[in-house]
Amino acid sequence: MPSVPQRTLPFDPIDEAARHWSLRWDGVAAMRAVTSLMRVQQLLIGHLDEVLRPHGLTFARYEALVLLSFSRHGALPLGKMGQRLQVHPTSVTSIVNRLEASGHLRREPHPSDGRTVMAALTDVGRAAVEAATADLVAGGFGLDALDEDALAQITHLLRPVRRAAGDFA
Amino acid sequence: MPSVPQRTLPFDPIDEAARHWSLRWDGVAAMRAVTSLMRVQQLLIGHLDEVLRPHGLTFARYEALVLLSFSRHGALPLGKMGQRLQVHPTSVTSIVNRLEASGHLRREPHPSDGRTVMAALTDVGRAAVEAATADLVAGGFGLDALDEDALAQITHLLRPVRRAAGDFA
DNA sequence: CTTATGTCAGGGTCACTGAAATCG
DNA sequence: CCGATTTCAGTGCCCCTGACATAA
Repeated sequence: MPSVPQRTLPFDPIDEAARHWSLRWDGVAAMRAVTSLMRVQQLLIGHLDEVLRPHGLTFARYEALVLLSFSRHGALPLGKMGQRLQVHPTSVTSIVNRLEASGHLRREPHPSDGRTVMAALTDVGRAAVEAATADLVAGGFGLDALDEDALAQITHLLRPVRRAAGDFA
Repeated sequence: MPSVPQRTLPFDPIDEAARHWSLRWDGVAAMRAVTSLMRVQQLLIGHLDEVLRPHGLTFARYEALVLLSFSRHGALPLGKMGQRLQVHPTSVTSIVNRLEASGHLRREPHPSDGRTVMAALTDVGRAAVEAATADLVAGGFGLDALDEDALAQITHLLRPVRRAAGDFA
């Protein structure tokens, strides 16, 4: 968890901000949603990284391993990984560097294209994905406070935002 | 926008991941919600920082200025800012350093407590908040794709997560 | 030659730890 | 002396830009 030395506030800070906001500006509903989304993401990343730390992973690295574990042979070109993970090419290099150093994957040459590099899961990497996922699932991904219906609603409500941004057709 | 050289996928990558996920693990609904939240936050921060860049602000710095503009005299102790913004004390120092360097605020001594430092909005800071907010509102905070009802639902659905994390009572 | 792929160097923001200085 | 507040030094993470080498 984020070790910010703050105590619980007696009121919802977003409600409080919205009260001030509405006195001067438009777009209160959007402001509340954005602030809520940013805060929850902050809470989630704190929870996820805490659960993943014992496995020697960050969330970004865990996502990369999961993606590889979903591929047919546990291996993908780095460029493909960047597209799927929506991550910058240089970030892929960095993430793969660290995962290679920790033994979770290996770089391998592409069988036909000499330009591309494949990232291939190792046995250590496969085991880490399984163990880390078990811990994440057990912790409800930090979203224990929500039931299945609420989770589905959130996913559904956010889909238009991702589509509008061009994530998918 | 995040300048990741990706093209639009013909399918929703989260649907695709969920399909693989459900074959091996539990917690699909939570995994979809978490992935959606992380991705939307990434899109939002990209949009917000892009809008704020011409004003010489990042989203974290903008939030600090807005908080000050909501206070009675446009000034607050740094510690109080950290609590309200849910930000680490050293991050407050860093953010205030940069906002002071850019002329958006001034450090001032606390009238009675010699330990605490006040951050006080300057006229430049006040003007920047107004201008930046106008731009953000005009852009719908990057959530144009959603109507008022959807925005309210998201805010409502995420509230239990923030409460469970101890943000407020 | 042009394009695609990946790497490297470097800068920027923010979070965090640990230590120190100042003041109540 | 103890506790609260802020700052500083250092580390880590991730994103980004730009330049470069290699190969299709």
